[in-house]
Amino acid sequence: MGRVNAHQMVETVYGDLHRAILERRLRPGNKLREQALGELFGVSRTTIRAALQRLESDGLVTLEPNKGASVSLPSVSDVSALFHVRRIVETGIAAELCTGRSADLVKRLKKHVVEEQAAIDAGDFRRAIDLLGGFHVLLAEATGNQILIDFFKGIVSRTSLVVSAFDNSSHGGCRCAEHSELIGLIQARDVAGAIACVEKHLREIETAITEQARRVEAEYHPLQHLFGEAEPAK
Amino acid sequence: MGRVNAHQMVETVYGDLHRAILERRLRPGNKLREQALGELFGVSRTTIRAALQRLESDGLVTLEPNKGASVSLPSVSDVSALFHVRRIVETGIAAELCTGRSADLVKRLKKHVVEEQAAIDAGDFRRAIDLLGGFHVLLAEATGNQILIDFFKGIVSRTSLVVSAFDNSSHGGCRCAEHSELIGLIQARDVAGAIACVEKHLREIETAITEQARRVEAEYHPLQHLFGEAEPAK
DNA sequence: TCGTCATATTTTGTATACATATTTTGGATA
DNA sequence: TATCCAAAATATGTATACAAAATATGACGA
Repeated sequence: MGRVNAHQMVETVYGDLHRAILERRLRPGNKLREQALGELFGVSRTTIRAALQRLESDGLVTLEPNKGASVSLPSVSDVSALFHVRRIVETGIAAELCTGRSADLVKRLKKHVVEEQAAIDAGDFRRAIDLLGGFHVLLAEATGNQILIDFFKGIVSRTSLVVSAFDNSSHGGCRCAEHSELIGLIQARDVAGAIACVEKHLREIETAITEQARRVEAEYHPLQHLFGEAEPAK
Repeated sequence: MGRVNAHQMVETVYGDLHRAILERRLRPGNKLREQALGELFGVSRTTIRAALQRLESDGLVTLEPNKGASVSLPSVSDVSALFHVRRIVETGIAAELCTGRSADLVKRLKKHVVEEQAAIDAGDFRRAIDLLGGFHVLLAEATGNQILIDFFKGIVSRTSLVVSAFDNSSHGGCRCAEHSELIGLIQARDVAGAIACVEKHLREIETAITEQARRVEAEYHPLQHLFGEAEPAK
């Protein structure tokens, strides 16, 4: 156990790097050098490159020709683009969930919110961040559409990256109470209300992140430049 | 000129294969062997593998461990998943386009429809298929959101692949008149009407494809199996 | 004839090698 | 001291080499 089948090393490297980026051990802008990563994971550059290419298609890593890979450094305009997409897609999801039979869906969502609140109350912010983001993923998963789920997970990951870039401590502005509100509207099959709730919720999160980002772009970026890059990983 | 920078061979291979799949020169199920493709393009397997990985992330190619790559072979359930996503996303896009200032957008869309009709009248079906699909991409592009555009182009490509798998001759069921209808609704800023129009339009296309697919799954699949695969490409 | 199994061939998975591009470094010059 | 340039060091781009898995081939026996 623990030893993965040697034929999935790319998966291992990809998964570890993905986690490292979302857990903010690898920060936006960090260079990802192939040889260093290869030595770290005990594999060749070939394997590392395959993993980096997958991360690029996720939007988490940027590959510049002849310059190599680095953790994507989102701009403020990326934030607005991400939330623009999220509004379009998540309102669509919410509308659909209102019309479908929401038998145990509502139950699952409520249980999730309870966990969110518990994590917040316990001061476990890492877990709270995961759960608050996870609520949105749960909505996408409720559609049962794998294409949508994959896309949406990618978008949520990129949102995490943005938070990682601009917001050093907060929970990303996602508020637990509004999740409860949405559940009520889904339960009441109030399509227009659910759409409005999602719109409002996402705009609030975007505003929180954007305000933080403005501050950071004004103050922090030059510092980041001065400090240069940190260690690759782990 | 003509000679690409040697540092973009992956791009060339990727683009050529992408085109070959969408133009149905490579059919769903065709195996894509690395060495054969390498000799064809005059590059090493390394380059081919990178291109195949990108195509996999697009959903156009399926990679099975230790078995290699093949053009994705969509199932009937893939069709419903694709159109499910398209309904969610395209209704969201249509709603947004109704609220925004549609100054020259409407003009561009109308021009596009004129071209569609011209291609149909001229009996140029290849061009007609491209334009009919292109209309939907044009809608996504009108949002100006690159994330959404990329995702949507991917979805449209996969829709083409589905048509390629199940429908040998038709234009995929996309009807030009309904495009005009939608433009009118956008112009009138009729959000509810535009959403309904998009829903109806997509459901009609889906039905057309699904019916064809059912026939093909019953009759044609066994044949496809018997014949096995064709030549890799070009 | 059909099924089975060992062997040969093909194909993929990964490491390594070498060519090319970029970045760094150190010194020469103004 | 500051700037620029050449050479060294480093990193990526791509080809090749070799190991491991999958597939095809064919002989053998029931």
